[in-house]
Amino acid sequence: MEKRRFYENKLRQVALTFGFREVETPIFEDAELFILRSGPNVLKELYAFKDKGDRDIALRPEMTAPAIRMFVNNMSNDPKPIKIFYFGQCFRYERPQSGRYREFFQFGAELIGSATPETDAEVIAMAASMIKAFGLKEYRVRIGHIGVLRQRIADAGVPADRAAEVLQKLDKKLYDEARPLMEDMGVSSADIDGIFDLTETVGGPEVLSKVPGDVGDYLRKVVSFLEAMGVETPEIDLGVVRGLDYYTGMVFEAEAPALGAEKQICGGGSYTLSELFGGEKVFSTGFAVGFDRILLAAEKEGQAYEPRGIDAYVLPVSDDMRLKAAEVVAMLRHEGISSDVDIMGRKMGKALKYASAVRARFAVIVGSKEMEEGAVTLRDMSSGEQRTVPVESLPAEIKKTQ
RNA sequence: GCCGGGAUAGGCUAGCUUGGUUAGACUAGGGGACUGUGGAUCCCCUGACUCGGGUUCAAAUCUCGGUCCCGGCCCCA
Repeated sequence: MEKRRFYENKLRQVALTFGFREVETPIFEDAELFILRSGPNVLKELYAFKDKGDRDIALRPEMTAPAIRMFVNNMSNDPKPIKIFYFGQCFRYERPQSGRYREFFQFGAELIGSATPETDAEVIAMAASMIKAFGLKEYRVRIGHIGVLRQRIADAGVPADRAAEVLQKLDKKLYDEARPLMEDMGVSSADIDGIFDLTETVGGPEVLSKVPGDVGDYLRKVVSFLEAMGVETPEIDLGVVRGLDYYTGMVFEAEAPALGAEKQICGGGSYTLSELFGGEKVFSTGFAVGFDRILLAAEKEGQAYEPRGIDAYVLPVSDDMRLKAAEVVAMLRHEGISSDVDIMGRKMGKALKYASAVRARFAVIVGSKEMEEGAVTLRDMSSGEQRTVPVESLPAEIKKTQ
């Protein structure tokens, strides 16, 4: 937990420096919230059940929908843009495997009420900063645009209700399967080639010249803003499809190859959802980090987390010093120094051993000899050096070395 | 939804093939050797066969079923 908190706070810190504010939504909601815009596969993996009031409820499988629901209910009149982030557990009834758990943690953010290239750049920049804050070395970020792909497919004659099937094949680059599928729908082979060309538009910013319409310009602007903010330019990959649900424009994802099959550590894009939950249509961009996965990736790269112990362990030399020791530890705590005291009646040797085991930085030895002059012995546990320190200057001495 | 592997003290494990001592070791934790100084050593103590049924004189061991865990596929908002 200490380790998780350590990293969690790093992410939180990044979000705060980007001007986002933290929100928390319920762990379960009306199942409908998650069903509204999802296919049969999503439904199968929903932890849904009836409560005692016969309501259909579900544990949240992700937090974008709850965040937007919260926006519609409570924040729709707040000044735009609205920048919120969240961290919490989500649940999906899937087959667990490495990097995939039925209960997992997501750290995510939504930038609501804006639809400019700056908006998308802001969100991508924050995601990149978070990956950096984690200290991850091996990863790649790719951005694409699902709007242009959706448009191209519709123009080619794929019926709206069958677009999802085609997109799924394209996402996996299963061209052998995508071609007959589209042929069945009456798409010309020239159009099919065109679609494949589009999803194969991969590379540096220069490939954006091949992107039709305004989308090329738009993504170029996004990239320019990222450059201005000093963010390493992501790969362009128009084949990034990001699931099949509510994304409408720019989409992006980050993956850590070391993780194998479940390598995606971050994903997001721009979308509109609020109109589904009774609000007006509002453009947003958001993303979520798979907290467990990125943690796993950092571990695989050999990052070690060193737990931090307490600052001081107070131990009485003899039983007649126990009340004095209690006074000293209370004083240290009052000064905000994390400290502990022997409460098991241990002899000094064992108490010192305990202090070492709990990683105390200092041992404060309370003995009658020093106490005659109102002093204690301060022992540096890592070096073994020790000296006599007046009780009143003890807090300052300990704080000095923090 | 499909497939594979597994479960023995708090942790890591031996034993299981071929049923038969008090289920062993290491580690951890508590105490002592050690009455004002830790990480060492020695001694003592604490602590376990995933659950249920079956076979058997006898089951950690064989068998059937459940649960849970790990991993692969599928899917992945």
